[in-house]
Amino acid sequence: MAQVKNTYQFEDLLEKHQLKKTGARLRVLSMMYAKNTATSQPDLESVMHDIDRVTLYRILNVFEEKGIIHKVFDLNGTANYAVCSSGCHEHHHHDEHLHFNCTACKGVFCLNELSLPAINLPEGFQASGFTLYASGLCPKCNKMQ
Amino acid sequence: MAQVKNTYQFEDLLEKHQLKKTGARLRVLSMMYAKNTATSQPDLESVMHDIDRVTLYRILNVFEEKGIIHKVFDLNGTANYAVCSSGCHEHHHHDEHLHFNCTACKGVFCLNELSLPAINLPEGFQASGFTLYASGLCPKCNKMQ
DNA sequence: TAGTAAATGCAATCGTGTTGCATTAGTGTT
DNA sequence: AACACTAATGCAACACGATTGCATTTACTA
Repeated sequence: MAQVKNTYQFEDLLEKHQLKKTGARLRVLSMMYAKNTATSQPDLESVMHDIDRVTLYRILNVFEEKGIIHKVFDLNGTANYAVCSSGCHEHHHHDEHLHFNCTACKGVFCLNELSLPAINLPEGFQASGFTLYASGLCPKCNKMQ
Repeated sequence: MAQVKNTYQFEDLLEKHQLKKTGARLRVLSMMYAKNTATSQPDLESVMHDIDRVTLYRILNVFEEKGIIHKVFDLNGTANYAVCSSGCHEHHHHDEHLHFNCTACKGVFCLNELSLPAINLPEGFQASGFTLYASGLCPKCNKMQ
């Protein structure tokens, strides 16, 4: 679900993470918080023509490092980013929820409300993180069928 | 677990899917069936220098279409391919098992023996497939720690 | 064994990700 | 308010996997 925030809250968020409050970062934040799907770098580029690709790339990277957003790959293997739930901290993500890839609109949905069931790994494997991907039709595309 | 097959069985496999029995395809099959980890295109290239990159790319694609192998992305978003379990058919994969990404050796393991617990999606979402990714240390790298 | 369609090799292109470096813009201080 | 300092940005360039078009070769079939 999209989380509505205003500019002041985004500035606070940047300050909290010791990041300078630049226009590019505020715009990226407001776009990502306004959507309920994950955003790829091409998505950002197509909207923010005036911001350099590399800048967007670095903004996404630093946001991920700081635990503001998390990375998730779509069906094509391209990185998508979504705002983290409150449980995320620097270098310690809690993105162990379900990522839904819509095969029609290509949207990537983070279904935070679902938690993963416990998984027992075979002997020897030691897991540090889990991600569950589902692919299919999102509610909107499902209706259009 | 690696599935041991001989050349005749690979030829049968190709014939079953109406694919011509070429040297390149047989070599790719024998390499993939011999391993218990998924194989990326770079992996294949580094071993089979005499086969063109594009040929390998097309072989992997046609194998995936026919349901012989399935695609899985590693932590970097690069495609890896692993032989399908017997339940796979053309355009209808049953790769709903656990994919384990080793953060040390970068190996991608398909743990077929684990089946996923049932997942209840929110209203409106209609899933056609699930994939569970885990990242951490594989048995070999775990021992080396 | 000759003909045909499929498979391959080569050249080239695209898109995402990545680094280095010069320039610009935030931020804290006087 | 001007300054200094560091972080952030823009630009150029590159790395590399993925992808297409086309000419050539190879595998199958009649």
